[in-house]
Amino acid sequence: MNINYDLYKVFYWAAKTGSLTQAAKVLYLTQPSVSHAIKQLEDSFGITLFYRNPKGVALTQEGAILYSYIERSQILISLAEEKMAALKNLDSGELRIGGSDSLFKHYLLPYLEDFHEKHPGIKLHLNHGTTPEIITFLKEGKIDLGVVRMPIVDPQLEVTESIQLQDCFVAGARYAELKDTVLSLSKLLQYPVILFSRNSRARMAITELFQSYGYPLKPEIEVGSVDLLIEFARKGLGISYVTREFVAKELEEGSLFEIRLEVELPPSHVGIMIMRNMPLSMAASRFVELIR
Amino acid sequence: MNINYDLYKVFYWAAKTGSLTQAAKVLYLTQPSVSHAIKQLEDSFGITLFYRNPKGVALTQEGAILYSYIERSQILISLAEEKMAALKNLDSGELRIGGSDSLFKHYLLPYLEDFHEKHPGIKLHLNHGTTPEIITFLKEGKIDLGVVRMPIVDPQLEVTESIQLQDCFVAGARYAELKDTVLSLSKLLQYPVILFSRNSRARMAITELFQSYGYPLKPEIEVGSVDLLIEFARKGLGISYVTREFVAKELEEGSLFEIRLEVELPPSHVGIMIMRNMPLSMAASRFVELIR
DNA sequence: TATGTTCATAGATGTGGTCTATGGCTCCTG
DNA sequence: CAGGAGCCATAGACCACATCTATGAACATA
Repeated sequence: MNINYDLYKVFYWAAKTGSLTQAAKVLYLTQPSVSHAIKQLEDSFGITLFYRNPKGVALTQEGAILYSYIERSQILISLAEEKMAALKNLDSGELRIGGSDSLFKHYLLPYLEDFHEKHPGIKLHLNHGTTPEIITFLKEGKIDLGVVRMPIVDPQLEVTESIQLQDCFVAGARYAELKDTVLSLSKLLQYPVILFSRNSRARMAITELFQSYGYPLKPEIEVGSVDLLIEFARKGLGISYVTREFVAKELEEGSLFEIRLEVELPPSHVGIMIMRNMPLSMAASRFVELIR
Repeated sequence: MNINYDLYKVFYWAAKTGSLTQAAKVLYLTQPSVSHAIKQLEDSFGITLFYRNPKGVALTQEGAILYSYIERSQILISLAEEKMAALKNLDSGELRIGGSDSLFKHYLLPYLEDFHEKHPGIKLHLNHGTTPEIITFLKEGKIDLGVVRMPIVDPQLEVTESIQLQDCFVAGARYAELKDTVLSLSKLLQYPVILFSRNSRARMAITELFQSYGYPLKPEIEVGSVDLLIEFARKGLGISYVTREFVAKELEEGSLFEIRLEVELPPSHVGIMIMRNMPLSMAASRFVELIR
């Protein structure tokens, strides 16, 4: 009485086509196989499902009742198989990424554009948050991958380094006199410094650097976004500590210039985080491939 | 890429229980079988469906999508199997019978009561009509069986004789003088005769009988139902030609008496008609068994 | 460190799904 | 009326593959 579910597939096509021979063709089987399969179904139910006519078969009362269930069931399976093919094909699915606003805007954006153009059926979900928040999202399965500043040390995570970024101090026209000089740290501190307000990796790193030379780094102004860091520096409100790559346009056009220091500032890397030993979704693995 | 549908059953239980081991228990399989089945599904889609944790398995994004389809599909199959069991068990289903009003009332009623009491889940459909109409219904599949007067000759039908019925002439108190006499046909014709109006087998048979003796049988009154035949006779409007078994009560209580004739009237049989070489529905075959 | 989970893997086994060949039964057609 | 072309059913043979046992690896718990 334990029925092989493939029998329902055979039943479905036999009922749908009204012919065992036709069903056999659809299923790439021989007619005796189909005949045998139907017989098996009938035997295991103890119910005759088809009238055998000289010109084919027709559902009995009970067969018609069975068909009303099996038809829907088979259609769902077909839809499921189509959906899986679409997911495999990246015609469907979703990609959930966690990261900071600035990395989305200045680092991921071109990749996202490219990906979206190639796979318009895949929904993009961008979640921004601090690095610890991103890690939590990842562990809770709320995102597929996280894009944050290195270093990350977490045994559950697999982090791969992506491009290197270089933070630096920049100023606008107001401090033009600094353009061709090389400043010491102490000299720099005589100018108003603008830093990112959140507990960002970059802010912590630069604070530590100054600390290690014996200087406390206290910003004149703290702002909540990279855009504001840039904007304030341009308006001459102080010297901003920003990622050089994120102000490439402003450096190019000359609305900002980089302040050279005696001390070399540490570079930082972008890290792509995924869960260790957890398979990536189709979309996510394709996207990670794209980034690397 | 042609997937064995039993794999979906395994997938369903693995997802539902969150454990390959549990799924194996539910399905009466071993854990390696389940493990292998899931692997097969994953391989044929080219998509990982489960995260393997030390404490079981969890659906991936894609696995969850598959599950949303497969769950409904499996539930439908379960419902189908339950339904088939109910049909087999005669807890569900329908029984469609064709026949004449009088046969339903006087012949089938006790069987129907009995059947309905034993199988209250089965819906009864009673279609009344003339014998040719009943035969048409049967051939069109609109009824499962027909109950009519014999003889029936039709190669497509399988007719089994049921009880024998005896038609006879009856009268009420108004004709009490006939109670202890034996009438000849010609004598009978001096009284007003009440016949069934429709082209019934019984009417045709008796007309032919009179014909064969050279008497034309022309009824004084024609009525459309057996009940009226009885009622008119009781009220003394004439002598009714009815089935003896259908007026058993009236004969017993003395409101009608049978008129004895010199000529013996032909008996008639009730026939149960079903389609030849066509399987009966569960309900119908049980009911036919009951009648025989 | 020992024990009990989990799932994965390897290799053996035998059921049962599928095949070919054939027959019986209608219906249609020359 | 014979012959052909459709149906579906049956019989018997075969081999793929679903399932099993045995074992391993990873992790959690006590």
